[in-house]
Amino acid sequence: MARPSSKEEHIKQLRIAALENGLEKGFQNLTMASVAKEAGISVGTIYLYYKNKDELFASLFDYVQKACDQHVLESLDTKIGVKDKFFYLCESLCLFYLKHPLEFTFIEQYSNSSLSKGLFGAFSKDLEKQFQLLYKESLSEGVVQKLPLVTITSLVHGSIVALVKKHHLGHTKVTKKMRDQLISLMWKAIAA
Amino acid sequence: MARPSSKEEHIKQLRIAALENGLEKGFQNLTMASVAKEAGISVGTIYLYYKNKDELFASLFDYVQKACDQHVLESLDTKIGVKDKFFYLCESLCLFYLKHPLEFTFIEQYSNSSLSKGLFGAFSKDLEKQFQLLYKESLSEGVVQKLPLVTITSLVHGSIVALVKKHHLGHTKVTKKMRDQLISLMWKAIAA
DNA sequence: AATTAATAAATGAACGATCATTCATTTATT
DNA sequence: AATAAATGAATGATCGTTCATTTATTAATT
Repeated sequence: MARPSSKEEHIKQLRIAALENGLEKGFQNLTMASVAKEAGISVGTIYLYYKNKDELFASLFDYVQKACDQHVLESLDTKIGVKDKFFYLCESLCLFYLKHPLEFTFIEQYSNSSLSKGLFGAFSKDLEKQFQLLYKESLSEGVVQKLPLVTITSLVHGSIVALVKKHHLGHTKVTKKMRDQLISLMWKAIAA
Repeated sequence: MARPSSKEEHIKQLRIAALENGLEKGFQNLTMASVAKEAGISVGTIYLYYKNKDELFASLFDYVQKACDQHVLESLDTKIGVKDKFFYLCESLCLFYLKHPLEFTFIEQYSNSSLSKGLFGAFSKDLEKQFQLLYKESLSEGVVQKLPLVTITSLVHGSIVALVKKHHLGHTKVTKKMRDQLISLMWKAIAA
């Protein structure tokens, strides 16, 4: 592994700058100049790596989503039972959203903006797939009800996002107990 | 009731123009000029009614939220049982969101933007109050679990919003059956 | 090593487009 | 004629993007 090139360092700084400044100002209101300044590089340099502003943010979204997927999926034990897997996936996603306010806020703002043309509904592609597999597995074991997958994913992801949002807005403090309660509620809801 | 003044007509046209054009372009990208043109009035006229662009959108948000509250609460029968009331409130909110894509999308984009500084978490103040009352009533009857209110509202509002979003993005078609299923799941989740 | 040439990387002032806001002027109403 | 309502061109500020110039790096030569 070679020493990080200047380019990689720049891109890393750009990501940090965009996420940090975006949280205060709103991501739509970020200017190329301010992101560059905060990242410690010049405006022109951004255009060596990205064709334009939209591409910069699209790339950031990709990166953040992959980071989330990795966090949730990398330590997923595929051998545990379906209920445990459900609890693990929900808790892990919750924790990522809670521990990464910048990333969470960016994901929410970006996916609700007109930049992402509906590509991103709730879960990322990878997480959606995991929940789909888990649901099929659970169904074959007869431990969950037969339901449209979209209903389940709306219930699970929607609830988690809503709760985390309230946490980051300072409306409540989401504790381990609250997460456990919510996840238990959701499992109880879909259980056979 | 006097014949609608020119001002009232203008404001009505402004609301329609902003909602309709905002759906395609994204509300952040609307220009005063384009909204004025679409509303059939001149830019300058907007400034007779609103101090600036932010105020125009803040006012629109107020209006849309009130319209939603009114739709949900005006025909709420306060004498029915708690479970029926829960079903009615959820179904009614769902229907408003589904039948008013412009309003729903605006609410989501606005409340996720930096313009609304976290005032709006999930439900409007009025709806939040209704759910709070309903929860207390249900609790005293012993038909629901003792839980933090914030967990319940996250579950309910978050799930509904997520499902409706998928509907408007064309990812699924939300039928009466699906709404009933979702609401049943949520009731099952919180039931004692 | 030292010097120079050649190439690549980074810069940021300048350009042009966009857009919120204003206000002198026009149009409608009393 | 006097007053109020509505207009939209003009203004000034902002910002994405470019590209001529500068700075850093590498290679070549002595």
